[in-house]
Amino acid sequence: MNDMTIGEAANRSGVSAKMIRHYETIGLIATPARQENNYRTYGAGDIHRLRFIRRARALGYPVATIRQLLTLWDDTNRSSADVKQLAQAHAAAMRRKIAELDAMARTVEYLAAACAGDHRLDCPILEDLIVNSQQSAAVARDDGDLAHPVSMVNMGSAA
Amino acid sequence: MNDMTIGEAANRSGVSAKMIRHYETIGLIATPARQENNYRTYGAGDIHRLRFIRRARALGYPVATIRQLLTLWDDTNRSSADVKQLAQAHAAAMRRKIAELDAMARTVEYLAAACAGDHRLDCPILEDLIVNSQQSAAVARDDGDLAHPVSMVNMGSAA
DNA sequence: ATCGACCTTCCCTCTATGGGAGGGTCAAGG
DNA sequence: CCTTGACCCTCCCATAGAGGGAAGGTCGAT
Repeated sequence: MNDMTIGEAANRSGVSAKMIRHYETIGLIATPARQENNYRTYGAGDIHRLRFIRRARALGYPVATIRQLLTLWDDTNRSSADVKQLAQAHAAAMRRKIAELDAMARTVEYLAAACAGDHRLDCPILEDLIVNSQQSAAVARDDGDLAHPVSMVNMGSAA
Repeated sequence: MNDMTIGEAANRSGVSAKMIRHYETIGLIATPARQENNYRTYGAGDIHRLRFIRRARALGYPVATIRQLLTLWDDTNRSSADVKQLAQAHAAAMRRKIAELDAMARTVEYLAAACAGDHRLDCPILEDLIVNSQQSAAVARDDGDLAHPVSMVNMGSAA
């Protein structure tokens, strides 16, 4: 049953070989058996688990939470309340981040709308950055609780 | 006029001393003059610039964009159209991220609502993770354009 | 024999921020 | 004069999640 190489496992699970190795080193998945040539071998069960992880990542679950979900998945004595709790906490965290982003987006959009966007150099956007530079951000602080060290949002790109 | 130490500059600008040094190494701010004891010295102009940066970060601008904004700020031949363009691109990027997060949050909320949350182990959330593990994410792919290598969302925390 | 497609490990990069070690500087107070 | 404490300095490390790429082993087919 343990017959797939990491490449096949990647294809079937949708998780890249690189990430499969990574999940192994951080202990999300078990250390796989090796062939004589030292190649990792995976079976149907591993693919299942990898797909579970991929789906959970696609739903935005951080790896730390996925670890808990996998534990619950394996636990035949689990109660659905635990799973639900994780889901609700995750949804709430996403809602918080959305509110934060939305507040920033609204401010930027407001400023952009107020900017003529012509050849002149007067610009309300730069004015704001200069003048309002004493206030804190819109919703830049994440409200304690389960908050992480990083409070400001990191946009992937913008220009 | 150049009389402040980095600590004072941090207090007055709201940017931590650590980050002031960091912005210096990545070239966001100029290399400051030093005292005889090798301490950095800052003046009113530096504080102004640091506040500008802080405000821009609070609005979610990535550092790369702030670099451009600072260039425009310094440029007395700038046209407001350039600044507006940066703002609109940034707002659009945030809106894209919000849509992505919202799609994920709605899915997770839907699943959580469908989960009894009691002592039993049946759970639609885990079912989804297992069953739907072949589909890609809700809106997990960011649509080309200005997209970065990272397509999935990284939540700061969730549980 | 050799080519190409795999696999292995190890290290580096990205974003933005902070922690902490190990050591220098300086003013106040004993 | 010396200590204490509050600064400052420069490095290195860590975070989260993914990927790039080098240097080398393995294997099947030509």
